[in-house]
Amino acid sequence: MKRARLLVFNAALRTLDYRVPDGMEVQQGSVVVAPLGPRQVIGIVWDPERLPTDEVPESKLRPLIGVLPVPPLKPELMRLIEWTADYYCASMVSVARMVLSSGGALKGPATMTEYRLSGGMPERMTPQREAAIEALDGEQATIRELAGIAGVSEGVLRGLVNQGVLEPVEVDCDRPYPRARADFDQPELSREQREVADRLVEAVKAHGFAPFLLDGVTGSGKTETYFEAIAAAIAEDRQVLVLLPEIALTEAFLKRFETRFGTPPVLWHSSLKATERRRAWRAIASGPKDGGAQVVVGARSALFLPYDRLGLIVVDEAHEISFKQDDGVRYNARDIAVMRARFEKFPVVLASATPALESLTMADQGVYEKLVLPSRFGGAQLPDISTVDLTKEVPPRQHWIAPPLVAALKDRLEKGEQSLLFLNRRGYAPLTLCRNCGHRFKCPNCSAWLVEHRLSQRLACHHCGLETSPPDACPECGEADCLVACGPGVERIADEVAQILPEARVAIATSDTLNSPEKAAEFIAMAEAGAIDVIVGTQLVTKGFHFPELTLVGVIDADLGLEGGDLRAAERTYQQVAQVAGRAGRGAKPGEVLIQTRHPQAPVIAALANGDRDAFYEAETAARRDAGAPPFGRWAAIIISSEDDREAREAANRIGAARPNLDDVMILGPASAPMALLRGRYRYRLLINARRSANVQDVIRQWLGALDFPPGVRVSVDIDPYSFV
DNA sequence: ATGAAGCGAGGT
DNA sequence: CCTCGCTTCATC
Repeated sequence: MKRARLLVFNAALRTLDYRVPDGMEVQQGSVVVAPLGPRQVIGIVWDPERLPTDEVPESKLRPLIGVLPVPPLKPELMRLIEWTADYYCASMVSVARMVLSSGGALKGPATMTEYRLSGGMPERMTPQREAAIEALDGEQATIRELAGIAGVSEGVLRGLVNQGVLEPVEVDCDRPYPRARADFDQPELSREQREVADRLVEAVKAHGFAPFLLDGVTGSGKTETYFEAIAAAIAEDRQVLVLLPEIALTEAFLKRFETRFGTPPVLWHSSLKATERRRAWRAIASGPKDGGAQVVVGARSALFLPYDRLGLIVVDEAHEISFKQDDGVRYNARDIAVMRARFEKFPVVLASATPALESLTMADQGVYEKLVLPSRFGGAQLPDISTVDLTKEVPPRQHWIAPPLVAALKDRLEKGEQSLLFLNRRGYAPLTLCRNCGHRFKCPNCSAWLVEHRLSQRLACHHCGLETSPPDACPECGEADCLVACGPGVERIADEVAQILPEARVAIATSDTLNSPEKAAEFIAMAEAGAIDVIVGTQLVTKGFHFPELTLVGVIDADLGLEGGDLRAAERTYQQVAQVAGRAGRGAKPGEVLIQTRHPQAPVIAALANGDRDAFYEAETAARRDAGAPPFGRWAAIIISSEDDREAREAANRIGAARPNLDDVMILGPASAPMALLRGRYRYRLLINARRSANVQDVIRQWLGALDFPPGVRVSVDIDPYSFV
């Protein structure tokens, strides 16, 4: 009797054995349907050696119901699922779900009925029928489309279907993708770019694991360089995945891609509709030929898809923290990309102007091959960066733009050049209070203030999505018209610019204003056409955009990211400011950057102002070494949450009481998490700092494995955490 | 996860 | 003796 061990898609069960009925073909990686009690579940046939469980007698085995019409998962992808679950202390089921992330695709090809002329004639001819038969010669489409083509009603065509004049044809709903062409438009590359591109192309053709750190200053033309590697992979009939940190970025990227390869890539992100998702998933699984997916551009979730023949992964803006998933399986797509390349034996390129210290260290140790683009493309110069000391250059009351930045903005407007003001705060004001009683508007579900959005007339919580209308009177003291906005958001900065420069055309660029591909495209077109004088934006504008007329960048508050004691605060500030500074002077005209700060002497700010990247990385390396932080030590977090505060606290205390006592592992907490209340759940946290000698994952697994918790309590483990909320 | 079975408390 | 709500158990 043939047995199959399944990884079943049920969080509590994980592993069950089944009988393979006679005549059913299964192999490791097959996606199957199995009976589970009165219901059915999806499962993946797994190697029993790698998925041990208690032996079950044959008499208890039930037969599998069927095999789903998708290619079996490849062994390399199954190893990646195992590795990811193991490394991030997650269940294999939750990782496998990310692989089979299109329910529709698992059912196989979805078909629809199209019609075409059969050659027959109707028994009774009418003028409409005659016109339709005339117009539809050689056409094949749905009834609705044919009605449009022929200019007759659908009823006329239904009549022709009944008469057998139109015959039905079943077609696959998922149309093939147009071919990308490796040689569609070959660009002029600089000598530096050519050298790097040649090395990448060589690695793609070698079909072996090869991790690269592509370290190029902003505006150095990293994209064109790795496009050559993509072209090589296309020519070799291998698939390529390009990971981008933000969907908002893809608009500009897609344009460049289409110019280079003659067709847009296949897109993958969380807001695809079910049909788009199914089409992309099937195209990815069916391989690079015959209308399958050649190049996929996606968000981090694209990393787990079952590519048929992946030959290259590019992680663009690889330092971006949005590659770290902060719920469910808390993985870092940048690191898993490298693991996938290792398992499947192909090159992976981490591209960034401001690499994460971890990546830079790997390159310095020779684990990653470092490719450097030291100068800007086309002779453009890096911008001139200076600081504005806010303790000396004080903006007027209720204003946030200091006099030197005001003067610079005026200067650019007179010259007809563009400016960009960066503030990483959406909305109008981060805090609203009552001038009469001091009441502060707080989210009922989260430990956070409600942020006023004046454009949409809302008070919004940026953590749980709660939105309310601003009340006319204070809910606490009843005083009318008493609300005061405290502090600036981008909307308020835009107001301030409008006040200082009434004739300037100001645009706000945030996830609120550029929330669809169309709006992003419109914004880019306007900025490129010179229809915008001042852009006020959040981190959304720190990367990817290339506006040749943009010559001034103002950072409203460089100190913002340094508050709060986050372990990566300095690095994030450096990256954000360096990236946004990189938007200036990308064309023929030189750029200038003004950084407003209250701490011009702080090491990060000084390094930015001096353009001394090495000094920053050296200081950061020393700080991390002292703190035992990555890459010199490991951090992990255990987050305990429940809708009931007491229940969460008790669970956290029980975990704390059961803490292991080890020489190379330090455990802090439990303590209230910085976001003590998030989406209606009370949260407690333990932080774990381990030396590299310790196996943190094993320690945590043993520690938590011995405990169990009430149903409402969630305990989640975050390995290498980025967010410290 | 999710339903079935087991079990004590309280009601008819 | 039945019903309700809750805990425990099994699912290959």
